[in-house]
Amino acid sequence: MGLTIVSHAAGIYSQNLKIAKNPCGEENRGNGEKLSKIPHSLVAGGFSGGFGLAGVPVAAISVRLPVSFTVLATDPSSSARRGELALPHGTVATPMFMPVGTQGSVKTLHPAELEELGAQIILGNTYHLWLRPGHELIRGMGGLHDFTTWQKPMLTDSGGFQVWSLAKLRKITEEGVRFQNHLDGSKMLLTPELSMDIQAALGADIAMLFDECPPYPCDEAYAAKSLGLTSRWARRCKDWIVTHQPRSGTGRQRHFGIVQGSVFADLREQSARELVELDFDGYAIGGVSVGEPEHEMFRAIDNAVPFLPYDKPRYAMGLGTPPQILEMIGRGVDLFDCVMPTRVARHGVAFTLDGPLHIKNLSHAQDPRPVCESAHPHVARFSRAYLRHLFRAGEILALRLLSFHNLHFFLRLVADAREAISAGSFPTFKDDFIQRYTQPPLP
RNA sequence: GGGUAGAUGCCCGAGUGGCUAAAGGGGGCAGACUGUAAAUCUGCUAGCGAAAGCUUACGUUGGUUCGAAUCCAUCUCUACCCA
Repeated sequence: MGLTIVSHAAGIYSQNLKIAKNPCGEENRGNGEKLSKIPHSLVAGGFSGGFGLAGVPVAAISVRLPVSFTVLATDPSSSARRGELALPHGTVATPMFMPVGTQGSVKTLHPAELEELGAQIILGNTYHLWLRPGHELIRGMGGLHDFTTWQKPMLTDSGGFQVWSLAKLRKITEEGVRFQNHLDGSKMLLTPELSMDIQAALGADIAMLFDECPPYPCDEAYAAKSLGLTSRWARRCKDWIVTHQPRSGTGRQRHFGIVQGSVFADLREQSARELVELDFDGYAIGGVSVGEPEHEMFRAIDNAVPFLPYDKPRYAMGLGTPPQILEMIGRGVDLFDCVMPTRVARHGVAFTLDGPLHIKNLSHAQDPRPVCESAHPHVARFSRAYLRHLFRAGEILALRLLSFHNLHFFLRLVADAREAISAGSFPTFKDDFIQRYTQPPLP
C-alpha cells in the first residue's frame, strides 16, 4: 500500500509542476531536480495518516483533492486536538509552535540547531524581506528555502502586522498601505496583491493573507470598518491566488485567512464566516496580543473558533506565553508563533517549569544548578552562575544559549501537549503545568 | 628642592556663589518584552523614612558670605616639568 500511495503522491506533484507554478511560485524549474528535493517525510507523512473524520482513508481522498490537515486525536473534555499538517516541504505535527525568523533567520540560531530542537516550521516576514534583500533577489536565489537553507516548512507573514507595529510611518487606504519604510524612509505601497506576489516569490509553504490589524483599544465602529477592509483585501488576495496559483497539487503554496474583529464577538464571527466563505487552507486569529488583557485574548479565540472549519488548521498569531499556549490548545488552536522565547532570551530571561527566570539576577551568582531541569543537554551542562556571567560579560554565547533553551522549552511544551492529547490526559497535563508555572516561588 | 596642573558620588567625568543630593557616561540592582525597526527599552543607584522630610556629602582643616563643590588660607596626596 505504501508504495502505491507514494507513487500517487509523486504523480500529483510532478503533474503539478507541469501545469502550474511549483510551491515556491517559480516557473520552469527543472522538475527532476525539484522532485529529488521533496523530503521523504512529506511523501510518507502526508499520506500515511490513518483515517479522516468520516472514517475515510485519507489516501483515498487525496488523489482527488489533497488533504493537507488531518485530525489524529481529540481531547474529549476540551477542544484540543492533535493533528498533522502536510505541506510541500514536510509534515508538521500539531499543536505546533513556530519559531519566528523575521529576516530569514531565527535570531542567533543555526538552522541545524533549529532542527535539533525539533522545529518543524519557521516564520519569515514579507515586509522585512521585501525591503531587504528584496523578494526578487530571493526568488532569483531559488526562494526563501534555498536562500536560507532551511528545507522544512516555512510560513511567511503578510506584512499586515507591520501595518500595525509601524503605525507611525504608514497610511492605510482602500488600495493598500503606504509606508515610509524604516530603513531609508522612502515611500512604498504594499497592497494585498503585492503581498501575495512577494510571498509567492519567497515560496513559503504557507502564505498569510494581507490584513489590517486594528490597535487596542479601538471602538466597534473602527473595528467594523477595519474588518471590512480586511475582508475586501481577503477577496483581492483570493482573486490573485486564483489567477496566479491555480489550486491543485500537494506541492502548491497554502494560504491562510486572518480573522479580525478586535474584542467584538459579532465581528469575530462575521470575519470568520466571510473568510470561510472564500475558502482558504487554514485560518488564523489575528489582532490579538496587541495590548489587550489576557481574558480578551482568550475571548477573541473563543469568538472565532466555533465558526472555523474543523478540518482546517487554526493559527493564533503572535502568541503566547506557555500557559496561554496551553489554554489556546484547549480552545482548539493548532499553530502558534511568538517572538517571546527568542526576544526575552536575548534580554536574559529563561523559561522554566517554575516560570520565567531572570538569569542576570544577583540571586543566581553562585547557583550551580542548570537553568531548568528540563533543559536540553547543550544548555543543562552550564550552571546558572555561568549563564549569568556570560550575560554580564556581554558574551554572544549567552544570547544563543538562552534562545536555544527557550525554543527548546516551547517546542517541548507543544510536543508534550500532543502526547497528552493522544494519551487522553491533556486537561491534567495543562492544569499541572500551569499550576507549577504560575505558583509563587518559595521564600 | 623649585614650578605648574589637579583632587567631585562604586568608577570615569561635567559643574566655577543660591535653580546642586550634584549633568552625562560606565558599572551595579531590578523590571518590561506576545504575527521582531528590539544583544532593546524603562526605573532605581549617599543614609534613614511609606512619604513629607531629616541627616551626612564634592581631598584636610579653618575662613569669607544670608548662602560654598564653586571664593580665600592651610595642610595632605597625585601627575607633569625644571634642578
